[in-house]
This record gives sequence, C-alpha cells and structure tokens, in this order.
Amino acid sequence: MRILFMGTPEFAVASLKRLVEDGHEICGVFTQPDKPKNRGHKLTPSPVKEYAISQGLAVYQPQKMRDGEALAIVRELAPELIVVAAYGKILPEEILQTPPYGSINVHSSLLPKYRGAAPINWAILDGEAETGVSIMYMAKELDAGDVILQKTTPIGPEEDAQGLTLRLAALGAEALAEAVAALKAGTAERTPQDHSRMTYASMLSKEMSPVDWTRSAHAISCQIRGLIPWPCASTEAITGQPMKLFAASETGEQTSAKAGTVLAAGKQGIDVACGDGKVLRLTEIQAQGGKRMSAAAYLLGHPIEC
RNA sequence: CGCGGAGUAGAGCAGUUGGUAGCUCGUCGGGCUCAUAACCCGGAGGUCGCAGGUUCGAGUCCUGUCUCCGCAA
Repeated sequence: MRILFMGTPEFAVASLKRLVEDGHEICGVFTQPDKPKNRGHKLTPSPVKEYAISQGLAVYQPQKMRDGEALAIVRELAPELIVVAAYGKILPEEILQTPPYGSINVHSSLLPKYRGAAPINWAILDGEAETGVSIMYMAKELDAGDVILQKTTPIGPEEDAQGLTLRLAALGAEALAEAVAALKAGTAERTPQDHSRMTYASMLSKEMSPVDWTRSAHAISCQIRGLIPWPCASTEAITGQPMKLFAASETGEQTSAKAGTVLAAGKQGIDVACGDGKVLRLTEIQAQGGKRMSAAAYLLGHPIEC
C-alpha cells in the first residue's frame, strides 16, 4: 500500500520500520522540525528522521499543519493511507480525509483510557496491571476515533516507563501491520470508543518529581517507574540535596519510623520508610552533577550514617 | 558560541599554599568461623581523559582539545 507516515520519537520508528519491512511504499515521512536540544543548543533531528534518511525516504518537516502547505504536500504525495505514530502535531480534518483509506493512529494505551500525550507513563503512575496499544481511525477530537484493533500486555512489577515504551513500540508495530493488512483486505473492524469511560493522560512535568514519603511504598514505586526517563522522581530525604531516583523495590518489611526516614544504607540499597509503614529500597539513583549509578556504588564514595 | 559541574586502580570518591598517589568496595592469596553479605593479615592493580606550556619539580597553575553529567529548552 502507498502510505504517508507521520511520527517523531523513537516509539514511532518501530512502526515505520515495520511498514518498510512489510514492503509498503512509503511515499513520504512527516516528522517534527529539527529542534535545538541538549547542551549547546545543537539542532537535533528526530529519531524518525534519522531512520527515514537511512532508508532513503522523502522527509517533510512542516512547521504548521494549518497554513495549507502541509495539505498541498499530502495531496501531491497522494497516499492511499496515512499512518500517524506519536507525531506531536494535531492534524486538520482536511488532511486526515485526503487518503481513500483514511488516516489511522498507533496509540500506546487501551483506549478510551489514557488519551493524550503521556499514556505509557500514566498507566504506570496509576499502578495499572496492564496496558496495551490501540490502532484507531483518526477523528477530529484527539484520540477519540473508532478502534480497529487493540493488543494488551501486562505491566511488570519492576517495569519502568522506558522499558515499557520499548515493548509497546514493538507491540504497536505488530498491531499496525495487522491493521494495515486488514484495511487492504477490507476486513478491518471499526468499534466506536465508549466515551464515558475515557481518561486523559496529561503531559508530564517536573512538578511531578518530588516524592511525598507519606504516600505508600507501592505508590512511590509507581511514581519512580512512571517518570523514567523524564522528569524522574526525586527526593531530598537522603542528603538534603535533590537526588533522582531510577529504581526501587518494595521490601515488604514493616516499620514504625516516620515517613521519609532513612533506615539503612548498604549493598542492597537505601531503605526509606513510607507513609503506609512499609519500606522502599532505593537501588538506582543519581546525585546532582553525577551519573546514574547503583545505590551501592554511590554509597562507596558518599557514606551515609544512619 | 545558552549557564554550570566532572574526567585520578575494575566501581564510587578524596587529594590542603605545586614536593614519593590515597580512602571505601571489589579482586587475588592466607587465616578465623557450624556458617555468612561478617571479621583478621597480606598482595596485585594508576602515563591522574588527551596534547602542549610554565617550573628544579605539575593530579595540583596556564592554553587548547575530546568525552560525560546537571540546568535550561
């Protein structure tokens, strides 16, 4: 099938790659314009752009979607189908309706839950037991279109958002391949979402980082895992300075110590008392100006008395 | 040229006003113990990111360069 692909981050690369490998004709790739990122404000191309170029695909990076220019490009490319995966721009209906097969989206949640920008993170933050991917037709309202198919996967008790993103990217590519095949065969289903059950996964922000130790050990574990790789949970409870938290495990032990108290610091990690009387063991951390490292390694150079 | 921090043993860190390179852990050998992530004794392991410069002498001061990290985006 002749497909126009739109996507930006690493998550979208898996889907684009699958379409290429399945032998579809990718007539063009839309991705966000290169942005000044990192130190030194270096102009950085998106992962999708890098992959597209490596495959010799035509890349388009329109600044605006509504000034007519993007629409003109789409009409000229004349795709049979538009596939969108984490593109990061809202597309006007004129564009969505241009291809004969319409426009479909790879979304990393079980719609109607977690519409919006950060569905993977919020599924973990909320302590969900499972999540998945949805392939749906794109509608005017964000992530509200009819669903073609979904795939479900359990969330591991120690899994963080970064690892889950990788798994969902692969699962999404798999689902996308099936959906495109079904569309081509004319057997694609079309199930409207139950809009009364929809939830919205808002963008993450740094304000979500500080750990409130009066919450339960499990809730804090979810917070740590859900905010990786950005903005990351942080606490000043250990040294008085903000410290990023990358991994922790619930020990199951009970304590009567006040929430936020450091109970022990050793090879296994740093044990901190939580609000529900349980103990959370921090195992991977990053001090200011330092690298991400195991709690044990950190303690070798920064002894903690307790 | 957005602001700032850091490169020293396998890992994490210290190193004062330039003067024999240290600590904790790990590792290797030996000992103790019913046993252990415990304890005791001993050993190995570093061109101090790289390249120049100042000096009798540079981990330390100066210049350049590479890499990494935090903030900001």
